[in-house]
Amino acid sequence: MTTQGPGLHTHVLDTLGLEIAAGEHPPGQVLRTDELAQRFDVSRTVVREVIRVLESMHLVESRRRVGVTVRPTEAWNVYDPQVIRWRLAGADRPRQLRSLTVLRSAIEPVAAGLAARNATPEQCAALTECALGMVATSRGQQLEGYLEHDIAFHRIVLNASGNEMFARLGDVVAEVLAGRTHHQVMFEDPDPAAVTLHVRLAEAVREGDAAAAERLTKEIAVGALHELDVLAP
Amino acid sequence: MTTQGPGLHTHVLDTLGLEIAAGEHPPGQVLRTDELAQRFDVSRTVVREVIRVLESMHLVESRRRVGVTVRPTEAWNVYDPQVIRWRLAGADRPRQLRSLTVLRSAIEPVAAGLAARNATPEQCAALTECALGMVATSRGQQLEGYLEHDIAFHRIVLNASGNEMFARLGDVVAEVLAGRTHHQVMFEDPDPAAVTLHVRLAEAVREGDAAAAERLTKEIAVGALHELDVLAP
DNA sequence: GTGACGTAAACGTCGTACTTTTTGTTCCTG
DNA sequence: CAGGAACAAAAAGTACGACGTTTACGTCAC
Repeated sequence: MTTQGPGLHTHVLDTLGLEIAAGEHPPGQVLRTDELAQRFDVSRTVVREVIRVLESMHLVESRRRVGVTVRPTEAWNVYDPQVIRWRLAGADRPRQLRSLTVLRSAIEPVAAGLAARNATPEQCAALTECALGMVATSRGQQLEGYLEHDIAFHRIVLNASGNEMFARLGDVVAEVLAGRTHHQVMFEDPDPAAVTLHVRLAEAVREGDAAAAERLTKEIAVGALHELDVLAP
Repeated sequence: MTTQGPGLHTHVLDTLGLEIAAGEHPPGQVLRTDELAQRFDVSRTVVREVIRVLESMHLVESRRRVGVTVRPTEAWNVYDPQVIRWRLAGADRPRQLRSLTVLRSAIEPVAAGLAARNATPEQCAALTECALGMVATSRGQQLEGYLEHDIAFHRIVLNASGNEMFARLGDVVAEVLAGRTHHQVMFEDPDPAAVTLHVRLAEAVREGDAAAAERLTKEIAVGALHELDVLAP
């Protein structure tokens, strides 16, 4: 999935971001704005704006007289959904998917516990609806429909936690779920156990049982990690 | 703390980012590039590059014929250290500090557990050294020195976890610690209990006791949260 | 070998002109 | 009066060319 719409800026940004994330430009390599302008057949104006954005993501660093230097991975803003998307499209998707899933396994249980305490009736209803949707699409190669409900489900939990930082992780989780569904790591049908866990999690949140919500989410997370172990070496 | 060095771009970006984060431009307000160029007495080029960066952080949205619209808080890239810094400087610092501390309380215990398993001897040594530094600066209004060791300590733990996403949270933690030290929320001397917990955590990591490391970090986190409750209404 | 100096390469900034999209208005028609 | 089609203007998007500024690097004298 590339970002969106036309526009020279978007195109150049997406191409360069993808290339850097894929390691086609190793750290330390220098890019010259003039060359880039020539390569993409756009004005230096456009290239400079792209570089500035890449710089704000710490993917590159621009210095006078030297050029635009690609920065090492440790410097990247790996929480930027755009960067995540670029990396998930690239070579080390497995590693990346694992890191992100471990992150989820740390965050989501806590978020679910908070959600059990704070969720509004509307959120509970929406959660149950999503769980039902997951059940309905859990058999018969309806992966796309399942994914949609799965994403919505986790987004609601994170939002219902009432913590802004958790809520904003919804995009990251969405990228992870979409990434593992679209690329490799997925059986033909989702794990039935996972579906059940989601249903029970929705119940736990509705009943305000924080401990159960936390425990169930942990189980979902370890399941996802285990699935990664099996499907991605 | 403003970002760094000179440069028109940096100045305009920092000023605008600060203003938006502070709520001086409520969501929906439109800014015109020409006006901004005039206000800051810079060329439209510079303003456009700034806008592009702000846009990549989802702080604003630029549309033709309408202008640059400020986006609602829910859209912001709140994991961007730059955005965090801007927000911590602004009005709702308490709310922000609480969100971030809850985030830490979810992440750091898990990271510490992993660190206990994965830390290299060098990392263990550095950790102990930091803990000693915290002890040494824990009395007599040496808050700055204490802060420095505290930041280094948590950064090492996050790095030693071996998970990239955790490691990259070091900057966020650094911002939080610096924010609470510099602005309001700190006693004259650090909580002695917290210092002890850090020392014991360093030991637990060195001994590879993951469970203890996780538990101790949790205690540190609840302590920090409690401190927030006491000092920030 | 060392240090001062100069030069050129790359980014940084500017101004202007032109294009493109989008909105709002006007005006015509049914 | 309603509806819609053509039109005009506003603002961002793009391009180009010029000049300023910093700084790596080579040169030359000592």
